[in-house]
Amino acid sequence: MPPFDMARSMTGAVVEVYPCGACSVRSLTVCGALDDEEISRLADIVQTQRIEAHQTIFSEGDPATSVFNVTSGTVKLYKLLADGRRQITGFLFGGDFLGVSVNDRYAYTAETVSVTTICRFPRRKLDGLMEEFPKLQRRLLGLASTELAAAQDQMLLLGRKTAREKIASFLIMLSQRASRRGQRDNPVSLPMGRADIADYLGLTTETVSRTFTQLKSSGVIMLRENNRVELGDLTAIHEIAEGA
Amino acid sequence: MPPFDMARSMTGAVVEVYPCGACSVRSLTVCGALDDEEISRLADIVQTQRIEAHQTIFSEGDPATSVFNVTSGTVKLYKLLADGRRQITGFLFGGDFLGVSVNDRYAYTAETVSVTTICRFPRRKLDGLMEEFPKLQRRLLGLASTELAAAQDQMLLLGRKTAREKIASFLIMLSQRASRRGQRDNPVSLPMGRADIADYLGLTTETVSRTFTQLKSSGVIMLRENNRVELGDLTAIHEIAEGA
DNA sequence: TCGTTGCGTTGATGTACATCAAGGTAGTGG
DNA sequence: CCACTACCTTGATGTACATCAACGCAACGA
Repeated sequence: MPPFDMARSMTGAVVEVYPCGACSVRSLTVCGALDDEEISRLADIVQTQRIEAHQTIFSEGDPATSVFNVTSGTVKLYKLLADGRRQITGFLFGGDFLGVSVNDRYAYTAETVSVTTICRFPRRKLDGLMEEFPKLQRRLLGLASTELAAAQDQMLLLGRKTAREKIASFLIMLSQRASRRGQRDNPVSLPMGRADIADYLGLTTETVSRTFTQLKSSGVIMLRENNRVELGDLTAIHEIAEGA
Repeated sequence: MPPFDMARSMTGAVVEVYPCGACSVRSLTVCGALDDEEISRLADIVQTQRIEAHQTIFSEGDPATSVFNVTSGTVKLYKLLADGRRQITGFLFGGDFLGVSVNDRYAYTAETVSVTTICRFPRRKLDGLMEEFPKLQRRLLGLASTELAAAQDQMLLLGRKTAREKIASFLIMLSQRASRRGQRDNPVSLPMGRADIADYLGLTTETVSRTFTQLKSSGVIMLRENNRVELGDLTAIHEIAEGA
């Protein structure tokens, strides 16, 4: 399904693309907690935006005035060290939530990887709705718990896995998340470049590239056009990812 | 990596150490959200336990029947790979919360590092109280957000920092958390061994040891008895930690 | 059409940290 | 007091990945 291409606008302009009722990722995200009546209240405070690739949504340290929901496209979150070293802490796809902050400042920078549509909720107003609909809050707590578990998996990956294991884990993660969104899970699409993959896995672009070709040579994956990767031997890939 | 004993089980006896009203870390934790009246409701469902060092509180994959609050001592959380490689995803001290899970299974193993006291809340009953006291839920969401931010910092550390920067960051973290608990922040106490530090920072014990002696030689820290580290030049340590 | 640019791949070399190995030291129990 | 053990430190060597460098190739615009 080629979603939402009715949204033609300049970068970041506000466009009411479709009502929440027709949102294809609603069930996956925070909105899935609410019934139609309540969704309409949420719709009252939301702005839907289309954002071009490689645009910054917000930067680390900015006042956290909004929270967001990705409805389509890909977003990366990252943190920087003083000398420019970068760690991507997550990739977000349709249905993912971002912008929850601790001390009213964003803890990371969010940047689009491809053309993306997002729903923007003013933080203050969303807080109000959370007051009114406790199940909204509960839903957010659930999402936060899920993210926390993912973060711990990523720590295991970054601290203890080899390059080969990291790439295998990465492919599995992309495959599983695609299927959760109802997309094909096998030829996995890589919307991000090698540099982004490297900064997500704690590697360099060269090592990422070499590891892909090595996995290709071993026959467990095939590199297709349009940055797609076909997972040939899924069992083998899982074993590699788990260090077996 | 030397194998370690996973076969031990929790032997902590149930002990009602003191009432919640007198809890020294109450303001730091989930209980800080509630007034005395509400705390007494919480106290009704809580069990306080004293647990010896090096005991498993729960294991990855166990049914998540309880959530816990550390009131004193130190706990480590970790995940394992098939071949025994280990990543410690966090150290917990007085005031920290653990056991929130996604799919009713714990996502990691929790083990005491030193003698520890914890409050155990049956998950079902706590869920009931959350229903009743929405601010309890909000508090948990706040704690989860804070943890998430810490997890992202740790990803930056694991993926992009050098051994030297990792150790410096670790010392700063311990110092800041001690001060948050109202303890001295300068001679930092290290309740955990080198192996645990290594598995937390994605290093080996040898590298941890060498890096400590190197920082000592550079004059920025001093190693004291009882596994204490004095931070001599705090500015320098911060600069090292940030990669400046 | 052809230069230019950005990105991915591949090769040669370097290095930070791991691994392997051997003491040193403190706590414990006989 | 001394063996025993667990843990930490230090040294020698190895290696997975980084760094430095070159080149291929597709997209793009002049």
